[in-house]
Amino acid sequence: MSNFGDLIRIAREEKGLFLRQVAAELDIDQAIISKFERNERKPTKEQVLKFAKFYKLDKETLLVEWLSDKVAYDLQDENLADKVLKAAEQKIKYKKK
Amino acid sequence: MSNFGDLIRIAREEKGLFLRQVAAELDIDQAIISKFERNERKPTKEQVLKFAKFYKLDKETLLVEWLSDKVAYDLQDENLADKVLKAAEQKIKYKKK
DNA sequence: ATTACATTTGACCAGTTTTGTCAAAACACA
DNA sequence: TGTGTTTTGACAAAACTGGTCAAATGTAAT
Repeated sequence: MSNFGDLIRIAREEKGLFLRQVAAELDIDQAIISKFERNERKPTKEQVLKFAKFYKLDKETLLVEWLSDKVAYDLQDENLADKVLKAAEQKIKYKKK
Repeated sequence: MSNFGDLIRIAREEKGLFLRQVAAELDIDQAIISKFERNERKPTKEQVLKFAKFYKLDKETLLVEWLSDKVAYDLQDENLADKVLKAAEQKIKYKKK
């Protein structure tokens, strides 16, 4: 199962870059990027988009990864997760109409 | 489409109680309960359980309502909502293994 | 073992968001 | 108008986020 951190770590390694370099490019502290890559901290939406652009990753893919990490985290110790997701789906559909 | 606020407002009205009374019982400011009922503020999990107990509502039902409100709110302006929910579902399943 | 460099960790601060408290305003209705 | 209920908004306290930095740890070569 993939997650946001893995995606950006793999992208960085494929390009052979150091945290220091990415940090300089994106103007984000390297300690924070390290934490993002290990899923210890969640980036802001802005930051997600910065990563997508810099690593030339599909924006939507990265956003979905990021948001779903967050949702899964919120529901992690809820055995009601299935019901919650179904209910949320209905609510979102309803709002759209 | 139901939501947390409606459920507790209906429960209160069915029992013919005033906000003041519920506030005293649950030790929650009545202004806050008014906001919960109008979905203007989100309660904590503790508070959700207090309501379930006091109104004798099914705990699970109320928790699902509350959590799904939250998830739907988080995804409200994301047109990726469907994809996000599916991805989150996978992640939760995966974690359970 | 020491050096050189990369990554991770943790303490700290600042800014934001959330939560609770309260009183005044708005509402309902006899 | 008078009485009681609900809603609103301003405010403060508490909790949470996000960023900065330096020290600690890890890694590989010499």
